[in-house]
Amino acid sequence: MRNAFDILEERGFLYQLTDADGLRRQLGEKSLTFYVGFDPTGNSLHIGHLLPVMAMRWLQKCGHRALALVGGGTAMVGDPSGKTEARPILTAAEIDANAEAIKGQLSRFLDFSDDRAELVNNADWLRDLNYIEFLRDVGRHFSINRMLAAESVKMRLETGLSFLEFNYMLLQSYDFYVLKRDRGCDLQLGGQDQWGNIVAGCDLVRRMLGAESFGATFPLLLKSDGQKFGKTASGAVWLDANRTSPFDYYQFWRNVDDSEVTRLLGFFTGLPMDEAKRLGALPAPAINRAKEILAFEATLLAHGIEEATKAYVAAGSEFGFADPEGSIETSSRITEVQVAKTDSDLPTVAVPQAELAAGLWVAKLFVDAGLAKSNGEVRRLIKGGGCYLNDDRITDDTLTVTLDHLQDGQLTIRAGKKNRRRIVVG
RNA sequence: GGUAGGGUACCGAAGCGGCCAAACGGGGCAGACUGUAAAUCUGCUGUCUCUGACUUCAGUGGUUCGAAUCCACUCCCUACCA
Repeated sequence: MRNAFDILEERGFLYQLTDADGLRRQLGEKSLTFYVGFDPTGNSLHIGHLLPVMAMRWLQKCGHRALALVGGGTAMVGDPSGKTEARPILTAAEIDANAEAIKGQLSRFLDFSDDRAELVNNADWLRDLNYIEFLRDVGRHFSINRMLAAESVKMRLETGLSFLEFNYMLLQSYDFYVLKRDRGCDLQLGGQDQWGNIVAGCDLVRRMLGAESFGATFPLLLKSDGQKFGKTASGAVWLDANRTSPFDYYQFWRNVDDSEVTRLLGFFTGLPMDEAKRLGALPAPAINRAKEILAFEATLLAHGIEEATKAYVAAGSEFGFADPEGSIETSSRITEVQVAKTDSDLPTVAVPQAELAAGLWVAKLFVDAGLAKSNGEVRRLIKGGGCYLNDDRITDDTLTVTLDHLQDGQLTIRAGKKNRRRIVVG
């Protein structure tokens, strides 16, 4: 088996490391336990969380043990890292529910069986913490001078930060200490904005346990133009199928920039890296096949082969397939999909027969189908020429849709090129 | 606790009694062009029963024919001082 370190490095997961050589050696010699923290303020992960998850996946595949830490205890303490504002305060019950939901999503990517991965909640050791003892045992190891020098703190110093937030570093370090002490966790991973906290954690482990430990960060994922990655019109791209449908999820990946394809294949699919490079380097129109593969593989991981297939076929029948002959070689299971004679499978919305019979205002139809947020938005879209009914552009915003518009018992409506819904009567 | 400066739409930021649903930039959406790409150009971007009506400029109350703009109090933020 290859060294997990080499895999992560080759795929671009590693940004900063406390001790590259040491970590590589350890990962090659034995099964390490590592942890990544997740913020349980929401009940679903989104694409922004996915990079760490994929890294965990590789590490686990190489025989290492994953700990997903949810910050149930720290959730009410703002993190000064990055520009984040103070977080909303949640009740213990909400946090537990969120943690459970997050675990469900993680289990699509990670194997939680046989203790190969574990979900831990830092509320278990933070809630009963005694302030005086904490100060005495932990606080004494932290130098204010050094903390003030940290980039993340400096930045916040300009706008101000509270003592509470300032303590975040101690709490996170303490997490690492507890995980090292109780579960033999040797490695903490996080986003590059976590670097300061991670290093502090390694320090604390050394000081309190006299033990060696490692830290690493992931690169911040940006689009090539410097924009945040993983946001679209409707906000974040979620892993929860109820918030972002598998079709939309697929479409998100299908529509990435040409220049990102290789990197994204490396991060978000399991394809061998040399294949990722080959696909990402395909010239002009063939690059679209690489994007199909990226979208298919990413959807496969998040929603399973069935949904991935459906999304791929639906998108392909709408927009065309990039490589119907399958002439571009790939190890992806996308080649198993029979493209030719499958029915399109667009997101479908049912409208009661009676409503259509009575005549349904287009604006309402679009809003009901989830293609627009308000009637006004539909009007605007129509004015701008972005609304279609059965592939005819709608020019009249007072149009009433009736049974007469049905074609083969259904309607297709479209907002822009890429947002389509099928309307069935029911 | 004192003094000063702030809180404006998704974000940043103008406006400082009527011409303000609110400049400008970013973001987003749509159209053209394309490869379901990028770049570029154009339009849109509070809600609605949409050539008009309604609700917004931290909150509450007031002054005024009329307030995002003036006054009072409250809440929150920032800086300096304690």
